[in-house]
Amino acid sequence: MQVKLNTAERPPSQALVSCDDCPIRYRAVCANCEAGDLERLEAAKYDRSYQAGQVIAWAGERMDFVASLIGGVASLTQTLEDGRTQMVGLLLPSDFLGRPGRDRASYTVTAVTDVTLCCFRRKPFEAMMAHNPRIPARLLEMTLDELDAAREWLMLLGRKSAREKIASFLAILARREAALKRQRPGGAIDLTLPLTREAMADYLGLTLETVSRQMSALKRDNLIELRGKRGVVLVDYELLLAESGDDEDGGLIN
Amino acid sequence: MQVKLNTAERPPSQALVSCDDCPIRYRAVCANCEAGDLERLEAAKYDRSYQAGQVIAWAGERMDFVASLIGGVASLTQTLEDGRTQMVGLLLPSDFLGRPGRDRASYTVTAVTDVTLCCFRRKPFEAMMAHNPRIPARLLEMTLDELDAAREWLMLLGRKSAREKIASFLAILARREAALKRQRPGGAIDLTLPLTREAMADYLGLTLETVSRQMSALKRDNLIELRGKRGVVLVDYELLLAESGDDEDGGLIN
DNA sequence: CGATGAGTTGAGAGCAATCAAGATGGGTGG
DNA sequence: CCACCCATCTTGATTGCTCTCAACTCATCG
Repeated sequence: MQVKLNTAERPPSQALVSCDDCPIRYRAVCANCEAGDLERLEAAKYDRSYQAGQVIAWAGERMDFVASLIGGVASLTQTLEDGRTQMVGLLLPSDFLGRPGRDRASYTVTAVTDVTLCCFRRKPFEAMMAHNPRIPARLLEMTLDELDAAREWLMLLGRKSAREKIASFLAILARREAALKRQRPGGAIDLTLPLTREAMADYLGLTLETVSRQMSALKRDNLIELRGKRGVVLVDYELLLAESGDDEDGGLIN
Repeated sequence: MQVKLNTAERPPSQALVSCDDCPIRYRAVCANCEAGDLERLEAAKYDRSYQAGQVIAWAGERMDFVASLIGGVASLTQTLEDGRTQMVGLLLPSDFLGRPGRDRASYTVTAVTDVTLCCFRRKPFEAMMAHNPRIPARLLEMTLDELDAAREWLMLLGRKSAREKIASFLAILARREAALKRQRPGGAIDLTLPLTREAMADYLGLTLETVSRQMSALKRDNLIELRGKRGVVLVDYELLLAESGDDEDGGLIN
């Protein structure tokens, strides 16, 4: 991990990316906004960066901003008093962070990779929501999608075997990769895991040893190949999907 | 179970309950609406009833209406091809059923007890949403709450032991019971379980035998008393909470 | 009074967790 | 440039929790 300047603790900086060439322009909360709306958003926004591993917000602490994730991957985690940890959200580019109408973080938010956020102070953002119905409408759409994803996740945690959990996880990553390239997933796919084995374990409700063992088992069965610690080649997407326990190809992202 | 007329297959009936004395008036999707808004909603709504055990909608099938749950309890379930079932939602009075912008049910919806719905055909409802920002705003609020509940559920399924799952479930029911009476849960509490052992198992990611065993274990340890099949007395709410694994009292419902 | 559905209890098997060594490999400093 | 170091990952042995299969109880209803 290279050493970088920690920009998170600098005072809010001027936006680095303008809305015009924002990579998540058409998927984020602002997706439905028009030129005039964007001007107002642009005036209020500011960027923040975090290094991999840094905590963006602690559960229970005050959080005075909401944000769109521009780049990188962040996780939401919950921890029981004895230390057991469960990931309850995985934020990817275009995902929204924070809850309008609530001033405290409900979960610990951690930068899993280096992360860039497009931030708004909470109060002004809520004011913009009240005046511009396009924002709450889009936020509703995104929240409903997240709820669907959470429900798929409930099935995974409640009923799938360790092997099925790993296969499902890899399939989800592949689908997302394909969605970015606007393709259907199929055949051989190269992936770079954004998560450590431990983070995968927290996502899947397993221990890191079990994650490691099941990855090895999938390799032995020629369903995947491992390239160093983070690289994975899915030899055959369809075959992997058959191992995931799902009855069909999970809904493609539109 | 008494035999009742199956009203679900009758053509849409005139509303039985008027908005004025609707028991969920201030918690449902229409909570923020004013007199004028209610008139329009009232004109479009119709009631439907289902018996305990009846399926309200099958996953993947067309669903031409959305609805508020007026009375009773309904479940959302997902099933893998080999029959494994996981409950992914538990709908209680005031909860919203259906997703605007989607014409197919994503999950199988089942009446767990006898159920009454306040229905709207989907298209007219979407039109009302577009014209009246109070409805999408309230729906967003409700969806965010559901997402929070789903995330608590992820922790339960991913990291809790069978005993902790049962204790958590009973604590959730107690909290909800108390919220209706606008009290804090505490001391001894009488509950009537809305779910069978099997439904509890599907909720908690367990088998019905394990649910039964853990209920018996909690009884042996004098944390609960059983009154027939459905009755449970929580001897001491605080003690039960300590068995649930959570670090603190789950957020009280406002 | 048998039939039925829901719930309880027991015995045994299996899968993932736990405890415990090693292996790997990317990054650093000599 | 090489050797070392540390975090990360892998693998092994064992334990223990939950599932599975099976028998039995209980209340309800025709």
